[in-house]
Amino acid sequence: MQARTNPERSAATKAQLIAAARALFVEKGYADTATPDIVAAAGVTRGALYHHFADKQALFAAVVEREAAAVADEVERAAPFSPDAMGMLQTGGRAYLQAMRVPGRTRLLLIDGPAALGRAAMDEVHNRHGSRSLREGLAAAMEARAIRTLPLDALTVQLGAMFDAAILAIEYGRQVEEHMEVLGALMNGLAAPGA
Amino acid sequence: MQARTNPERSAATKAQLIAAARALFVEKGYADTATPDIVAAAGVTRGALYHHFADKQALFAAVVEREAAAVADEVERAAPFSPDAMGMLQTGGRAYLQAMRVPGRTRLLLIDGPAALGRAAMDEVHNRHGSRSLREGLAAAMEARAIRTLPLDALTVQLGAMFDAAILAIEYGRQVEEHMEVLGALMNGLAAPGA
DNA sequence: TTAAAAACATACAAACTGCATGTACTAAAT
DNA sequence: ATTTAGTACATGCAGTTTGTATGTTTTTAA
Repeated sequence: MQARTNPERSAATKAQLIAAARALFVEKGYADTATPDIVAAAGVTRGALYHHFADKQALFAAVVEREAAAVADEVERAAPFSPDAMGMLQTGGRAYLQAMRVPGRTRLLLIDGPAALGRAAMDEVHNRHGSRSLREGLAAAMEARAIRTLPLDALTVQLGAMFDAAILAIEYGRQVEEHMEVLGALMNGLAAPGA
Repeated sequence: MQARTNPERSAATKAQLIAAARALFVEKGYADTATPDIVAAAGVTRGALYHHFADKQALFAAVVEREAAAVADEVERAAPFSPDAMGMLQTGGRAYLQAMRVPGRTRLLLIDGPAALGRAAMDEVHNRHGSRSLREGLAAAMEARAIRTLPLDALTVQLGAMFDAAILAIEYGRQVEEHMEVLGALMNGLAAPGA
């Protein structure tokens, strides 16, 4: 294994570190995962870790960033922009629920992320990836008068929180159907008054 | 300072530890708060801490427990049981928003709590204190046919999540009025179809 | 081919956690 | 009242962990 270019070397070890870290962060949580374990699983030394990342938190941020991007990508792929705003919202919502069922994502994005990186940093990540498509869908639905006009940012935040709560509850053993029914009922409450 | 009974001694130091710990956990977060700092602020030694609490996490759990109980108490005090189910829900919701504005409560109960103690443990705390009154209010409202009939647990969870999201957003600088408007609109969606 | 810079590896110092052991204070018994 | 036992605390220690500083190897540029 020789003659590798420097960007290749960096990308490879960073990828190995992120992959190994993701697995351990998911399994044991951020706080209970030690950097010696991460580098052992990645097959490198702590020197490599601290060469590529400022600290353990920065590595975790990279893991979270990747995960949020993957979720957003899956959602946008399943629910591309369409003139049928309401259908787009429904499809997107279902895709989000589906994407968050990938093991570890709730822990990374909803539990450990806010505590380790701070709520503000997580909001920034969400704005850059996740909630963007939700906000755009809601904006389109308002434009089309399919739902009532409400403050866009606030609505996005609270709807997203409902979805996240449903996801967590389901993951912790609650009935899927019940949460879907409630989700649908509350969404129906958004229907435009005159429609 | 002599002739103090043993239960008095224990209660006093435990109270000092919990108070000092709360302040530091709020200021620096659970992970970045060291037990030497806590005991220094409390005016005791680490020996006392580990005599009364199994570990740092158990002390944090005691802080969280106290805080959740205080929030539940304030809410139930402001919105006692009444035949006017809808009014009770509104008053209770406002009281909850108010109670959560006490500095540190969002960090303790919504951010660090789930990460440090686990989501399951936090749910248990909420069921024992916080969401109990919300669930009872919703049940009464359904009974009175003031809101549509929906799975109670799921509805409680998702409504609670909406409130928490609104609280956090407001704390991080968003407009209060916008979130209140959205909260009201979504709650209106719960109105009984035939009402 | 040599100088540099980048990518790693190793070694170290500081801090923190939990426990084990030791001391003081309270409670109970004689 | 004195001794005994138990509880409440204090001190000291061992094992980890984190971040950095320094050393080595590999790639890049001259």
